[in-house]
Parts: sequence; C-alpha cells; structure tokens
Amino acid sequence: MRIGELARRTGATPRALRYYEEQGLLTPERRPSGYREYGEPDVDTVRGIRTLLAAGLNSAVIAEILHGLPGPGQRPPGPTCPELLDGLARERARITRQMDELAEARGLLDAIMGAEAPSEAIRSGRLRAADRRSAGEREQTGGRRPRQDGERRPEPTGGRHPQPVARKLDGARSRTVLE
DNA sequence: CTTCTAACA
DNA sequence: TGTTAGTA
Repeated sequence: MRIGELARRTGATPRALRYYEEQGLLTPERRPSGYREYGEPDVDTVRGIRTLLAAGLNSAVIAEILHGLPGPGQRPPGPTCPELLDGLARERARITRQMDELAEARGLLDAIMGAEAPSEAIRSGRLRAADRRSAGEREQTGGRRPRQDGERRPEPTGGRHPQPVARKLDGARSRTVLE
C-alpha cells in the first residue's frame, strides 16, 4: 500500500510516516515511481510506534526496540541486549510516574469541578479501592508480581511468550502467539 | 488526484 | 509537525 492508505489506516499523517522512516523506524520499499510501498505488517508497527511516542518514548528508543528485538520466527540475536531491556524498564517507570501525575491532575480537576466527578456518575457507587490507589501502588500489589530492582527477565529461550515487546509492537503477530 | 523532496512568514 | 512549492 502507498503512504496515503497507511496514513488513513493508522491515523498518522503522511508527513509523520516519512519522518518515522527518516528516524529509522520504518523502511518501506520503493516503487519505480519513487513512491513508498508499505507492507501489511507496517500497519501494526506504526500503531505501536504511535502508542510508544504518545507515551513519551523518543524515536531513538523506539528504533532500538525495533532493531534490538527479533521479529517472529527469528532466533534471539545472541544475548538479548540487557542494556536495552533496563532502558525500557526506566521508560516503564517513567510512565508509571506520569500516570500518578495525571491522576493527581484529574483529582485536582475533580475538586475544582465539585465532588461529583464524572467517574462518580458513570460508576454506580464509590471509586473502587484499586482506582484510588496510585499507579505506583498498583505497580507493586495488583496482578502479577512486577520485576523489581535488578531482577532480570526470565530467559525467552524455551518460553511460551518469546519477545513479548516485539510482538506487542506488531499486533498482527502478537495476536497469533499471545492469545 | 497522489506522492516526492526540500525548506520555512 | 504543518505546510507550501514545483514535479513526476
């Protein structure tokens, strides 16, 4: 597909798609006309890129993710780059802090607007305890036990979910394996 | 009409 | 990132 279609299907502007390419995030083929030719998987890749960009990651980091993690079918290239991994752990921590800041801002708006927050009306009763806890708190209590400190990610060798991050960035491939 | 590159009141 | 110019 050409840039226009990919743009329509991802919500990114053609300008942005060319920029992603300039940043090494995408490497579309070229038609003899010079027009860029994108593949179906690029749709999910772009969505992943936009999600990460919106979360505050810069294109350099995203490029590392795209280049540092093996695609489907590929074998993990040597030692699954530990530097990249904890770099991502830092991004994750940053996002968590950001979530807390947003929650605080929302709380301030709720106070300004009056006790009856929208969430109050939508839900039947009071906020669930889990929602009242900060993202940071949920980070340590809810769901699976989060990896912490210098704890390493379990080896993806014989695992059921090899390279989850790469697959997350490529929806088409992730739905096949993760679900 | 769509895309391309280059450039910036 | 937007947007415009001048093409192909």
